[in-house]
Amino acid sequence: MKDTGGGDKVVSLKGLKVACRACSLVQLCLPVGVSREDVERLDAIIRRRRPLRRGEYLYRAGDRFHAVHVVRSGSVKSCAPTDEGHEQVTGFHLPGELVGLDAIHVGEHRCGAVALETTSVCEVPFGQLETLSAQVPGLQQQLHRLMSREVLRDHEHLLMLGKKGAEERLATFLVSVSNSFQERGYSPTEFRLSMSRGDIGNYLGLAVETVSRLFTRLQTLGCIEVERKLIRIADPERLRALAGVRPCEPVAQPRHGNGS
Amino acid sequence: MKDTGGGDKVVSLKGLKVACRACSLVQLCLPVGVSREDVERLDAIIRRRRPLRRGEYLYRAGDRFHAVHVVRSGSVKSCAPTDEGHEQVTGFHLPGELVGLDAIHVGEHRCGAVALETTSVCEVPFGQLETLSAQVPGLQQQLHRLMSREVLRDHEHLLMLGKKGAEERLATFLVSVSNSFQERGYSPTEFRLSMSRGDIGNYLGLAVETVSRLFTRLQTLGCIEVERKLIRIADPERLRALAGVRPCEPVAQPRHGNGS
DNA sequence: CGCTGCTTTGAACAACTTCAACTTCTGTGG
DNA sequence: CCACAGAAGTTGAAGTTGTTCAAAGCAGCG
Repeated sequence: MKDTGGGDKVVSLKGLKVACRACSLVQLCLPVGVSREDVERLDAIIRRRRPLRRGEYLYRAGDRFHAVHVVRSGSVKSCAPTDEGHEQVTGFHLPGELVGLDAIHVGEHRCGAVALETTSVCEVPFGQLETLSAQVPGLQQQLHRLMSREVLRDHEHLLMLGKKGAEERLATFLVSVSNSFQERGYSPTEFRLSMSRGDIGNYLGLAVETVSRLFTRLQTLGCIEVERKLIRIADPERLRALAGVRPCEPVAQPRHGNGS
Repeated sequence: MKDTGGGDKVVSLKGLKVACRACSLVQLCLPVGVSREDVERLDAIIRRRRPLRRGEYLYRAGDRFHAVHVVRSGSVKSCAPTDEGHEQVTGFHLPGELVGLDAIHVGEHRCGAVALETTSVCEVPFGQLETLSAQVPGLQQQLHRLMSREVLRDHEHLLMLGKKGAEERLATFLVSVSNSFQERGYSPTEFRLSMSRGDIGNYLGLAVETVSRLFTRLQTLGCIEVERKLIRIADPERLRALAGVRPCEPVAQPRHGNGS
């Protein structure tokens, strides 16, 4: 029914109207393990929103929860507000990731989500997603895997804040970003950080100044090359070592197949 | 000795064989919002395990994941191992709580779970739970809510480790424990902590010595009375204030944060 | 061109950790 | 029942690590 192949009648909408099956993220997103026909059904409930510009909120803490969002392009941070007006950045989200999963419990967002750059997202009404996932076992499983992954990540983050020193934290962060880019088919050794030093510091539980100093220190050590937001990882092994990861095991493997 | 009803033949199993409908935790656990008949179906897939003694593992990091567990009585901690052999306590779990949700993603436990005292749990084979929850909307929703709550809690924990000072952390911890006990119908002002100071310190990202000093300081301040593992909260308001919570709102209330 | 906001750098300071010694509790076996 | 050993908890003093404060350097933008 949909025409993704030839006729570009409405050029301006093409960017928004990519069907799930035509989306480059099918491998990371909800459709994993879902049959072609069922992806169409999923497709039918998804709403594509207009792209957000840097700094715009996807939703704010306190907003009623009605849908989960998937980052399609760009990137997003989520922040949990403190009572005192501070914020904790709880995560950065790259294309293919679900955001807003913490809101299901109370039916209201407890974290805000902000675009770090021009970003487009898919909106998936959660009630409909639940209904559909009850009918499509593969979708149900993938939804559960993604929710579980969120928990898993938070635990890794917790471990970082609870047990690691400053240098170890930044190194871990960079390794993890590098892995994320690799998963998405980009260079794992050269990338642009969309978030500010402030965001990184907040995420890592460090002062901005500390983050800045660490960047220069890692550069001095020859692990990385920094130019503003551009990062080149010069010595991945070394960086991994600083991150406190044993040489053999990558930091966070998303796949379940393994050979140990 | 409770008598659950009619003809139970094997007395020694009676303690283990409390049906969901007769369980005091129905209000907190999976059956929330599930009809009487459907609870029976849930009941049918649940396996009650023999009680664990203090220090016994429910499962270990690396174990294959096949079921989620619900704490029925006692308490459990989960710990994420570091590569260096350290551990981060990621949570304490009281009756009615699901443990093992982080394992769904990779099909393998990444955290271990240890009984903090004599503890009994229900084992819910996850495959069957998924199948059933596809047929019982209420169950599906509750499962999602519980998974989401896990995320939410981790975010609060993250905020604590990222933004709060030592005193604030311990105060927050105590307030949260107090709330948990209250939810379960116990006294919110007088309770026994089943975990060691070491566990608390680990959980809060603090050294044992710091935790110990803080307990004495809070006692000196008149907020609490400490006697070994027994805690009496003498001044709940004060404690809440130290935890960094505004007087009017209990520890986890919706708030409209403002962007910065 | 001169804002404004982000980043970097230096120096003093504070918070928490580490080390070390000591006390109290718990459980075990004589 | 008591004694003893090991674990857990407490307390003090010294030591680190990262924070805070202050100021200067840079990029983007109207």
